Amino acid sequence: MNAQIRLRFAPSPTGNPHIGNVRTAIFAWLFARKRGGSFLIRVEDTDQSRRTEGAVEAMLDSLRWVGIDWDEGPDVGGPLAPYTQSERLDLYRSETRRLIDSGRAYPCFCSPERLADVRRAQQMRGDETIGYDRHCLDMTRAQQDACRARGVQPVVRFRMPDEGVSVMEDIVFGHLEFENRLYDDFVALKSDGFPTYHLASVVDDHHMGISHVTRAKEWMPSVPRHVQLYAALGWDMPAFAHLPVILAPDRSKLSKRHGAASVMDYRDMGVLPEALMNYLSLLGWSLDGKTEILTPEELIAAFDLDRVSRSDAVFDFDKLMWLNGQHLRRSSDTRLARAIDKFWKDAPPQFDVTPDARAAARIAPLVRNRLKTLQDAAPLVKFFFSEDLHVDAEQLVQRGMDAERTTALLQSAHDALAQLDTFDAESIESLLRPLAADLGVKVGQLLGSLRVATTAQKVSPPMFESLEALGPERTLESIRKAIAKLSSAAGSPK
RNA sequence: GGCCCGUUCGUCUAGCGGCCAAGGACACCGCCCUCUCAAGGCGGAGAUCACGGGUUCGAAUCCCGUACGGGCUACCA
Repeated sequence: MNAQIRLRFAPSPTGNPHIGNVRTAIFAWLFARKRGGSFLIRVEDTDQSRRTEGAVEAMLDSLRWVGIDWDEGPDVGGPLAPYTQSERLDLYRSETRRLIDSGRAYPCFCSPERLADVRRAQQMRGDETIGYDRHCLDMTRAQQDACRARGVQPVVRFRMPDEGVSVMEDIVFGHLEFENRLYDDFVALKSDGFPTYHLASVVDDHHMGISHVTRAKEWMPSVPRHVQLYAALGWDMPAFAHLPVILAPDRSKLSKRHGAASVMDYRDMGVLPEALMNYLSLLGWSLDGKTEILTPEELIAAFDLDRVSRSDAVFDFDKLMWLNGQHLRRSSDTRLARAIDKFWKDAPPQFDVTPDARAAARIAPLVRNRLKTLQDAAPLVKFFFSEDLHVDAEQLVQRGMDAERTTALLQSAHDALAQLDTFDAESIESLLRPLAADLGVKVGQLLGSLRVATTAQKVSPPMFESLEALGPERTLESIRKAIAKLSSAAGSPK
């Protein structure tokens, strides 16, 4: 393992695991794995008011499902535990102390109201910069103590330089440069003793030995804050890669109202985890503009942060569906059977007979080319799990046929099929094709009637294979029932 | 308002000064294959590379400006 390479995914547990979050995690994970480094998860729960029950577990479940694993994290621990920021408050406090002692940070007792007033006044005046006015910067020790005595809990602000520029060479965006004077003294430690994102992420990334920071590009404007924080703390900066965002088709931020936005929605839809990972990896990254279908292993081998795109990408549901179909088709029979079995166990389809693993294995080869998602399997093979088919007599009669000829046709097929020694697709085919010719009907007419007779569906997997799956007994019985249905229908007025 | 980022077919993208009168993929259309539905194969339509100036023998590719879109400007991340 390459000890130098360490990446982290740092979700804040504020809601359901969003597709965009997971894409960010995938990029970090792919890069860490590609370079033989470590990947860890750190929970950024520094906003008490936004904590959501169960959000961490949901996040971890989503990551696990999509195929991501981690070497260190809140659930598995690790040498640098804890991996949850709310449990690392002492660390942030002591680093803040260092900042204050070196004159790079100071307590601020301003009330939210005063802050709002200052901002409002700046806006009215049309000031170039809007931000904190350093009201508390030069407070004496005595003044500070007086405030504390009044019960005012201060925040700690980081002192930004008045001049100079903060520079970063971003892996995906290249040279980034910001004027320090445009930035105000931001809050590093909140009055409740929790750090802000800026302080916490810098402190943790350093103490956790993070070599490459990957994060959404909306953090780019905060770069100078982080650059200055690293400098003030006397630390080297990790490499940074800001990532473009995933958008909804209307180019707004992706959310529930655009349909499935959480990873689990796709699982429930019957999307394969490797297909989701593949699709998400292609949003903002490409190998060569030609290769699109990649397994997780291939993604790891091919991925690199320097090929990440700079512009945002619109989520294309249709393409995900297509890609899922590709992965489904490339799965081995056993893999596909297991996926279908699992999917049906989690969400049992409306069948007479409860499908088991054997049955799933039986039908998997029949449906593989007909699936976009695992959901698509059930309607195609409903007949296989039915005890009583509801055959529509009218549908039995194919184009250019009538009830009488159809009856004869089915009877011939039945009798011929009954004579078969080996009831497999190949034998059935070499029996039925000549039979159609002998009977003077098209193969399509014969198979069409047989299809309705044995599946009660107008659309089904290929007949020969379907009959083999059904077996001789069920096949012959269905045909007999269909013939009976046909004669009774003929006897009754329409 | 200020700062920052982005802009190649409807969408995802290739392209990193000449190989591009722009390639691949999804979606769309047509044909072929075919027992239905698919899958697959072949082909088509679809981008004056946001716009305007430069630089250069030569620009989608470099520079400047404009427009449009987005982000940040919180004791949220």
